[in-house]
Amino acid sequence: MQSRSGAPTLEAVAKRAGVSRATVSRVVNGSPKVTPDVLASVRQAIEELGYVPNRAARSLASRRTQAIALVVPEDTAKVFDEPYFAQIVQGVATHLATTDYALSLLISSAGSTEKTRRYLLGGNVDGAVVVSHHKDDPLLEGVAGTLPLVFGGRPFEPVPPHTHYVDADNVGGARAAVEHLVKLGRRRIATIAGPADMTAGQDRLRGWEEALVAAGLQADLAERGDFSPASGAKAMRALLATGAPIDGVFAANDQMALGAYAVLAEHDLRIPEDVAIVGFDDDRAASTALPPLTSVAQPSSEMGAEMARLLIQLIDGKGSVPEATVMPTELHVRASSAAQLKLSA
Amino acid sequence: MQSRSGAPTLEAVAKRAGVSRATVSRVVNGSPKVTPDVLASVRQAIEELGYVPNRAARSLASRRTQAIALVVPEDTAKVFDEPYFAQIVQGVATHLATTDYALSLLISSAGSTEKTRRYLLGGNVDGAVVVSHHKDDPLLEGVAGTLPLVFGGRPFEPVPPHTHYVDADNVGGARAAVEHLVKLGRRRIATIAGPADMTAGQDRLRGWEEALVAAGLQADLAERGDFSPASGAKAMRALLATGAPIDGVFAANDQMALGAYAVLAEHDLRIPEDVAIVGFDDDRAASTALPPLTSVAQPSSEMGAEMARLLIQLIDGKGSVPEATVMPTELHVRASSAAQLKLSA
DNA sequence: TTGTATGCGTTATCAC
DNA sequence: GTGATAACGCATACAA
Repeated sequence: MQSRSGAPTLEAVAKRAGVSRATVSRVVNGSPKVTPDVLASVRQAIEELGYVPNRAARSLASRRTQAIALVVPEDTAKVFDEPYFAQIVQGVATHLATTDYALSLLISSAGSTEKTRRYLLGGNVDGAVVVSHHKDDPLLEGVAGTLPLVFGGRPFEPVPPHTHYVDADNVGGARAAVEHLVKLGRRRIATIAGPADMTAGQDRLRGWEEALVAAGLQADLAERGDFSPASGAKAMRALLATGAPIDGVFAANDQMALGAYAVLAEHDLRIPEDVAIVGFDDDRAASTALPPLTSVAQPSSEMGAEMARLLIQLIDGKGSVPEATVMPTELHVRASSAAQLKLSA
Repeated sequence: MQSRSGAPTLEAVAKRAGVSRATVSRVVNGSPKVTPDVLASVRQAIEELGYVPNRAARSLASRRTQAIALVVPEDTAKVFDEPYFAQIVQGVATHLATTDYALSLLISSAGSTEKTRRYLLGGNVDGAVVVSHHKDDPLLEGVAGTLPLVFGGRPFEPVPPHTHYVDADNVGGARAAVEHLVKLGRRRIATIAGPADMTAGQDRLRGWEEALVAAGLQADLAERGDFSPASGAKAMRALLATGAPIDGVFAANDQMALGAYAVLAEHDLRIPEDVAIVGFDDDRAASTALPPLTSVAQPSSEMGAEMARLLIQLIDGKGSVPEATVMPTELHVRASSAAQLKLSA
């Protein structure tokens, strides 16, 4: 009885309630122009029959799909390893659960961009949230401008007009992290930066620099990594190899910070006594590390929810939607950063 | 031109190719009964127009949605923190990308189970992959038996007939972990077990027990956690409080193992010299821990892919589908486990 | 406010 | 092999 073949239709409800299909449709779609008693009887019929509107039919007739796509690139090993992405997905999905939009998850591998484009352009969704698109990504050619889009993370310059995105305050977060180290008395603060081809990497590097300049300190100790633990270790090694008396490190993410942990241990440098460290993302790994890692937390799942919310606003065309939404970060102080011991050297 | 309103239809293709809609439909659906030249001209017309079939219309007419749902419970904070779930999602999505099924991600919160059921029963999808369903979950009442389903993880007993699921070899993995500790010379091997209401927790505990019994060792040192680091720490504390001379620990997941790290440090117990530890899942955190954590890896994303594959087989009704699919685990040995130093005591 | 009629883009059932 | 034509289940002008 519940099977697809036997599912009750709008017509069945209409018959049972003694009204026309149009009226039932109005009730289902919450039209205000329905007499209370009619509304009641229709609702009852719906209830009794366990009627559920057929999405395909509705979509076909209304030319709206009531679905949005979430597009993530397939560097998925990388992608889903980052709790950040998983949380974005979670935020989007959870928000959508409160609406009647369905979520279609698209993994776009390098080879399937054409397929993804067709999907997006084929009228399968009313809009899309695009997470971590690459520089010069061909994926969105033709899509932007045709389909409402919201990006996760600031896109690369030049940002096309009317590009909507949600991002964390990477610059501010990085600045706060470094200011924290400065207040602790650290003076030679290095950074393990993120990749140059990701705006998050660029912005966190900038925050580090701004804070040092503002404090009248030198901003010359920087090495780039690719957000992986191994790259963090490599960068730390390079920094130590310069021979500079480093007493503080700001890593652009926690994974690289943890990679640095191992290298510092090899060099018999204690955390935080000799070198204080601050990471970014507030990974789960940050709190279980020894010592627990101070980190800049970004509200990933809230960001996902916000992207979904904005996209729906865009789709509904109600009011104006801000093009840039920057969410605040929060410094979580743990044992990896502490005031410097005044042991002199 | 590419916008939803102006998308080329089947009819447009038919007109341009000088054939009927029916023929175009046959071409699109790969029917064998189409003359080569007709086929060619239709294909060309499709190409030239950039035609993409409308999913809703197709679904309405064919009574198939070409979409499957991925249902995850909303303990999402917990859920998406576990890389395991993120990887399952990734595996399912990636496999689906190679088919022409779309993926609909459903987060089922406690309050929305009814909504989720309606979605599943409303003919929106052809089947569903259900991850981490709870014991006595009301979600699936009526769904099972109506819609093809594949579970992630062994469901609780009694397993209803014809329940398909994919799981890791939790018992075998745990056994391997403990056998490894035994080979290392450890004799008092405790376990930090998972929750009793999750089959993974049950199975890993059983593996621990089996291995100890097989080795002629006592299996009496067990404490349960809930897979969180804090619970792991608590369990470790409780184990140490027994006063037993523990020299090995098998934790049912890496997070709890890392929680135990901190407690062992507090007690001045060295890893692996005094206590060797093995975890489960092979989290990213396992390799960056100090010392790196030996862990049992399960092929999470492959499991996701397998679930999708089985589900599609089930939907297509081709051949018989195995009800239980158990994927092998692999022990990744790292520094947290090593041969016991023969320093005597 | 409610009902009638038509169309949404495909698939599927027929004849041809 | 190919082409009409009737569903598919719902939304929506339009009429009442």
